[in-house]
Amino acid sequence: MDVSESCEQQSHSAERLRGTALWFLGRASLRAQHYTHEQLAKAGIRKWHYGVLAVVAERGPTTQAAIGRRLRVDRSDMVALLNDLEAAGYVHREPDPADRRRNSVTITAEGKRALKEFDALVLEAERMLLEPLSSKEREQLLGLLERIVTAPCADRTDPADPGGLHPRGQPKSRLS
Amino acid sequence: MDVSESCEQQSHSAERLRGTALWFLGRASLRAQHYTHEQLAKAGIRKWHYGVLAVVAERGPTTQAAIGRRLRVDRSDMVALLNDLEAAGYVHREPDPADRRRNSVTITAEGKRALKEFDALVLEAERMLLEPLSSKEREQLLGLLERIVTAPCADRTDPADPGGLHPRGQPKSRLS
DNA sequence: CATATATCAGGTGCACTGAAATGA
DNA sequence: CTCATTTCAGTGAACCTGATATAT
Repeated sequence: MDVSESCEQQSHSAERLRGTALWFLGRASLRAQHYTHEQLAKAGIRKWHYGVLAVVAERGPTTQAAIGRRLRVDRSDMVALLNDLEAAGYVHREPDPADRRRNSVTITAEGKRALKEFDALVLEAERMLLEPLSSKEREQLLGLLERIVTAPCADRTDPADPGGLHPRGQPKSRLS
Repeated sequence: MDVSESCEQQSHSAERLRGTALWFLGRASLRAQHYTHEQLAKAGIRKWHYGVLAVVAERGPTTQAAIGRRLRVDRSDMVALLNDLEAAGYVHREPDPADRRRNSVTITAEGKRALKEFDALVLEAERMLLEPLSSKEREQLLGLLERIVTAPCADRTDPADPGGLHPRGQPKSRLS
């Protein structure tokens, strides 16, 4: 019975989702997360532990809010992350005498040592991820991705918030 | 070799995490997720609702496992996703007479209508994401990402599993 | 017997929200 | 008073594991 529904756009594109940048970005990112997760798990940490530790190492003593802004990690999550890092002896928190709302976060000697180990693990993850690309292509990819992530938020409701994206939103109208 | 500070690499690179493909991919993907989430929220669905509906529309009646394999969505989550879609009247599940383990999933007329609306929303998200790139650059990006996601899994423990990535792993040694 | 399907129960990391307490 | 910082409590979606019942 080949009714061949007229309103059906007959398989002009094999898949809608596949073939979109949305889809590929999600997949590529997931793969990247897997590699980094897998590598950093060897050291017993997660990616944001690494990120925070790296920022603290590079920036010198900072506040939690500053780290969070730089990495775009939520303030709430920063608390737990720093609790972990402090418990492991990688960083040290103490109230900032100049502004007693703040915590001054410092990397410890043990933290510096560990960071080198973590660096190697992340580098390996990066290597695995980019293996299929030549070094020229890697630069291309980096450049294109940078353009996307540094572009102002393409959101008609709230023009220009370079980088920071939007809240989770409320709706849940038709499903679930 | 000099003792002292020689083992400290003093800020030769501004940031470790930023500047890596890992970081940029994560950021770009997050931005893509935000756009799609924001768009599809207007229709009250989430991205995997869209993905599943699209596959069902294109593939005709299929089984849940087949959809899951195609989209790399977990079998467990497929159940909930299809519950939502069925409750919304977009798809219809019925036991496959030929193999009674299976559910035959079919898109409804209402589902087809809705899918067109969702297509437009996703297209808009894609447009917002890729706005900063020229059409040539968009192709470049797509090509590079495709190379990455279709590459065999670069994992020395389990060579070659093109696409499917690895389990969550157990460890939790030093932190948390 | 082994395999595949659908389902359920749960766990974890991540990105968020809202509210509280504190202090500038 | 407003504003920023830290903290806590909790939500939601995505990703994952394991077990179960059922049928091939």
